[in-house]
Parts: sequence; structure tokens; C-alpha cells
Amino acid sequence: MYSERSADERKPDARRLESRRPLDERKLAVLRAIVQDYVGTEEPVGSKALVERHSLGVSPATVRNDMAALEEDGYIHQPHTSAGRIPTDKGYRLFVDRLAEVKPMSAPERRAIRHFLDGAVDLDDVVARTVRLLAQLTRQVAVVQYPSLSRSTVRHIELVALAPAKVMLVLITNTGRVEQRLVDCPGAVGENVLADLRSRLNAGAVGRPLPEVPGALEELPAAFEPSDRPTVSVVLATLFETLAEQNEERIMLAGTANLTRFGHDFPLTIQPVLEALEEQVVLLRLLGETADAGMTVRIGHENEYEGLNSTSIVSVGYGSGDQSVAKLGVIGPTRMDYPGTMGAVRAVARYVGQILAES
Amino acid sequence: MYSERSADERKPDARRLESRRPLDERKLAVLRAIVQDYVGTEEPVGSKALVERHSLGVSPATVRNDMAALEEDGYIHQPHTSAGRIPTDKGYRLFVDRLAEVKPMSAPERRAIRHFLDGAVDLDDVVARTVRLLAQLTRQVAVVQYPSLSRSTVRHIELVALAPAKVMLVLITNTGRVEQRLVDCPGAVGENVLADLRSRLNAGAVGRPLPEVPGALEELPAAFEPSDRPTVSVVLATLFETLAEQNEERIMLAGTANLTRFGHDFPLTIQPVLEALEEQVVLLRLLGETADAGMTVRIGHENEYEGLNSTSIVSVGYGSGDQSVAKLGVIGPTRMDYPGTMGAVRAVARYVGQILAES
DNA sequence: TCTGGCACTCTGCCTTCCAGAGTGCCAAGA
DNA sequence: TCTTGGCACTCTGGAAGGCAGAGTGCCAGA
Repeated sequence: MYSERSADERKPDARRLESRRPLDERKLAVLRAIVQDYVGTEEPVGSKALVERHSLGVSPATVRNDMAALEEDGYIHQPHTSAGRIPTDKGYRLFVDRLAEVKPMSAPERRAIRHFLDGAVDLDDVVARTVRLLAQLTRQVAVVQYPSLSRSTVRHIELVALAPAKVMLVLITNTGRVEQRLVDCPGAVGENVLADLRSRLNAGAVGRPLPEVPGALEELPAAFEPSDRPTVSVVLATLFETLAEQNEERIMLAGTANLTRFGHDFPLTIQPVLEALEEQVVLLRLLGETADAGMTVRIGHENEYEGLNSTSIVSVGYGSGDQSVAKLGVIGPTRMDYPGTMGAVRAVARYVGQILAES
Repeated sequence: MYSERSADERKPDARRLESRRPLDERKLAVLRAIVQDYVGTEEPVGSKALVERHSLGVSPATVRNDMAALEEDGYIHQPHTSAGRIPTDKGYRLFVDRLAEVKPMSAPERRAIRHFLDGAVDLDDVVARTVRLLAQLTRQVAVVQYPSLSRSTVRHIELVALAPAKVMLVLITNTGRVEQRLVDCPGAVGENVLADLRSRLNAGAVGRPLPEVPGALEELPAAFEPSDRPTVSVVLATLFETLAEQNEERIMLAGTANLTRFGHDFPLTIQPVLEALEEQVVLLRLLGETADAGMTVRIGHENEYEGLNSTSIVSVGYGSGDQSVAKLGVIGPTRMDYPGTMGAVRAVARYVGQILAES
């Protein structure tokens, strides 16, 4: 799995991927050329076409020899005798690990990103804009996870009496996320009790990371009159439940129409992908496997989920400060423009982080 | 456009759709049979197959004559000489208006719907469950609009001081919808002012339909000290803005994977549909065209949006009381099982309404 | 008004054929 | 030992042709 590290760190990993004999420079150049051409044309690429389009400085016959070696090592593959070659998952892997440079966004692109995201009015809007932007930039399916509760801290807790025995609990996090729950209390709740509870809740929880909140508020019921304790307990229970509901994490999606540019054997590939995209659980797990730092690229069969076996996923964490609070990424065919996609994903993640930090 | 009305009311409408000579009973039966068979097989249906599968009591030759008449009137159409017939949009229209009975859900189905929706914990969950249920029942793309702000009433308005000059405004509606906005105040806001404002806001707004709220609160700043008025005005402005933002209406979608069962000429049909589905605006307009009472069916070219010209949309309003607060529906190929789809849509809308009314 | 019969016309599918692209291998050259 | 030109071979994709099957339109008779 690709992670952004320095070249020195990276090498031992990459070497493990190769088989017995190391690939010489030219073979790597051939592989790179094959990947680039195949991504461009979607057609198996032959030796003659290769030397024409790339200045490899050798003849087609030589390239053929290299190709044979690459094929034997499993980096490329021939759909049938006397057809050109297409990269295998392993070939893409090597390409991403050693042959590709993440392509930085151009200055105008960066300006456009900034500009587009700056217009957002609230968290929902930030996420919505981000996902659309990413889909547009990469022309693929984009996925953005809402800043997760588990990494954020409490900004405020509010209690609102809606009816004598009904209280609405509102939790606001530093990432701008708002969660609300209706609480059915065992009996009528006095406004003074509510006010007291409100201020104690905030005193104990504000500024804390969500997972720590239950510990900090454990002793709270003891501070109240015995007659009020059931109410306090119910409210607390609801609060803890809300905090714990990490699986309630939301995800936003855009660019599914880009799936139509997927491949030739269309319905077969696209249906499982669409199904996967509808399963929040699958998407969350997918994003969850993203490394905490650096970009993650999962290629074809490296993917656990079967329906996504012919897709690649480029994902990265983003956050308001230095640590990531959520992930985002794109899903596209294994035959994708990795450098460009990775560049776009990284740039978008960076800017979203900035926007979140500012607000 | 189909609307559910009594048979008597319906007739004049239907008659207008027919051409000069009225279609006799048998021709209608033939059309009905054609629609049913075509929906089942997806293949043009011929005269011989028709008499075999349906007990029309006449010979293929007779059916052929009827078909010729139906074709002349534009209800069916021949892809090419010596092929079977397929219904036109006009044919489906007639079928829906006069030949189809909305198919009621079976008792087990109704129980399943109820059961599935009953488990919902909050509004988000209700909508999410509804849309998935609808997609599953109809095996098509389901669309559910969140209960709209414009029809609901204020249940509570809450103000929360987050920082000296930052206030969070939370609006809770009777449909369970919660909207929040961050307000930047011109200066620090005292807690007593905030409390005063809070209670006055609620006194003036609670129970009112959202559109009436601005009128009811117009005079509010006058009740405060001149020094506090700028703050009050800003909060009010933000509140009104929130109320006015009807275009912020949200929509939830499910079942896009069902598009893969769409037709043969796949990528061509599916891409514009996927694009349309990503445009909230398009979807909202689509649902917006739903009649306020009764079900609406829009078939093929009756649809404004070009990308949906080969799809039909079955939509209906749903609501917590007797009046509808939002719409839901499904989008599928014009060649869809109208009676079944309409039955499912109606049933789901009814149960969602009940759930909303209970909560 | 309905029906059986008949000639006619399409499509869809299968087969055949052919050019084009690409390969693997070999022997010669650097 | 690596590179290269040459050559025979293979496979796909598209075009062309042929054919069975399904379906129609029309006509004359009941």
C-alpha cells in the first residue's frame, strides 16, 4: 500500500515487491510508458506504438524483450496472444510506488479550489462543495467523510425543554458538527434543574475530546437531588449514546455519472460499484483503511470488497489542525491517471483542512 | 398527468387524450395486454404471442387489425416493419389513466413496511429508511425529500452563546427538522439579553408556520434597549434567512444500482440519468411538480428535463397530518410496472406520514 | 366483423473472410 | 552479452453473406 514517505524509506518496501532479478532502468521506463499509454488510450499497447510515442532510444524488438520479462514477473499481461499489453494490478502498484510523481496542481487550479471552497457557509456546505469539487477535478467518483465525532472536541452542549417531560439535547463540536437527540424524561423537568444540568454538562465537557466525555461526567448524578437523578441519568445516557455512535458517521458522494466512462464491459463492472457506493458501511470501511498520515492508494484486488476489484481508491485524511479528523478520496477504474488523481486528492484535502481550521 | 380522482371525475380528462374515434373495449384490452407483456419481457410483442398469453377470445389476425388501429392513433409503435409493437409514451399514459389499477400492497408487505420504518430513531433515519425501503420495493431509484421548512411550524428556537460575540441559532420544527446557523454579533452579548431574546423569539414564533414568522417578529427590535438592537437585528436577519432558504431543501436517494437493469443501449441512457440524479435542483424541481394531493405520474417526454426523457417518475406528497409537507417518489424506465410501483409509492408515503405524525 | 392463409420483410445470429496489429524467435551485428 | 532487423505466425474486429424465425399486411371467404 502506497504511503507518502521519503524516497529512502520507501525503497526497501518497493524492493520486496520485485521478484528475483531486479528490473533495470529501461524495463521500468517501459512499464511506465505502458501504464501512461494504456491509461490514455484504454487499448492494449504494443511495442511499436511505444517506441513511437516515447523516446526510449531502442527498437521495438528490444522493447518486446523487456515486455516479455515484465510479463513473466507479473507486471503486465496480454489479453491474448498477439495483442498489446496492459498493466496488471501489480504493475500499477509498482508504477505508483516508484515510477509516478504526484502531480501538483497548477496555480490557477489551486486558486479555483480555494475560491470554490471559500464560499461555503457551514459544515454541510463545506463537505458538499468538497465532494463536488473532487469529482469534477478527477472526473471520478468522489467520497468525503464528515469530520468524525471521535477526533473532535465538545464546543457546547445545549438542553432545550420542548414539553414538560421532553428535552432536546444538542451537541456541538469544534468541527462544526451538530447532533441532536430527543430525550424522554421520566417526569417533568424544572427549568432550574435543566439550567443547572446544562451548566454542569458544559463545565465538564467543553473542550474535551468526545471519547473522554463519559469519564468526565460519570459522577454528575451525585450532584443532584435524588428526585432529579433519574432525569439526569437519562440525559447523560442519551449523550453518551450520541458520543458512541461513531457508526453514525456520514459520508457524501458525487460524480457517479463518471462511472459511465468506466469501460467497455459496462453493466458488469458498474453494477457492483454502484451497489458498493450505496452501502455507507462499505464506504466507511474503505475510508477507514486509509493510513492516518499520507495518502493511501488501493489498487484492484488489494481491495477487500469484491465489487471494487476492478477499481482503485485514492484516499487521504484531512483535518482542521495537524491531525486528521476524517478521510476523503476518489474511486475510479484501476486504469486511472494516478499522478493527477493523487495530486487533486492531496490538494483538496489540504484546502479543506485550512477551511476547517479557519472557521 | 395522472392524479388520483374518482372514476367519474377522471373520464372527461381521459377522453380528451383519445383521438377522433373512441377506442372500443377490445382495443383497450389489447393495449393493456401489450403494456403488460412488454413490461415483463422487454421485447416487442407480436399478435400471436398476445393471444397465447391472454385470453382475448379472438384470433391473431384480429389482434393485428386492432394493433394497426392503435398504432395509427399513436399508442403503440413498431421499431421496424415486421417486428412486434411497443407502447409509446401516449400508450403508457392511457394505460395509467384508464387501464391500470393501483396494486395494493399485500398484508405481509404492509407489515414489513411498518416494521422497517418503526425502527427509525430520528428524522434523518426516517428519511434514510424510507428511501431504501422504496428502492427495494420498487427495484428502482427512489427519491425522498426532507420535510420542507415551508409547510412546517416552529417548535422551538434556541440561542446558544459560544463566544462573547458568537451565538449559535438553532431552529427546531414540528417535523423534527433542526437547522443551525452561526451568528456573528456586532458586539458582546449579555446572557440576560440572550435569555430575553430567546423567550421573545419563542413567544412570537412557536406554533407558527415558518413563512409567517418574519411578519410576527418584525417589531421585535423595538422591545430592546437601543444598544442591543444591532445584535437583535443580526440574529433576526439570520433567522429569516434560514427560514427563507427553501432551496436548501435536502433530498435523499437510493437504488441507483437498479439503473443497471435499465435497458440494452446502456451507457447512453444511464449517463444523463445519473447526472440528473446528482443535481439536487433537478430532483427538487421534479418533485416540486408533483400535485399536492394524489399521485403524479410523469411519463417519458412529459418530463421537462431532457436527460429523463426515457424515464417515468411516480411521485406523491406525504405529511404528518392531512396536508403534505414533502414529496417522495421513484424514477424508472418508462417501461415500468406502473400498478406495482404506484402501489408501493402510495403505501410508503402513507406509512411515513403516520410515523411523522406519531413522533 | 372476424378469420385463415399467404407472401413479404425485417432482425438476429452464425459463419466466413480478410486486413491489421502484434508477437516470438532467430541469426547477425555491435 | 545485449541489441536489432527480419520473418512467420496468431489473434481480433469488422465486413459481408446467408438463413431461420417471427411478425406483419392484405385479401377473400365465412
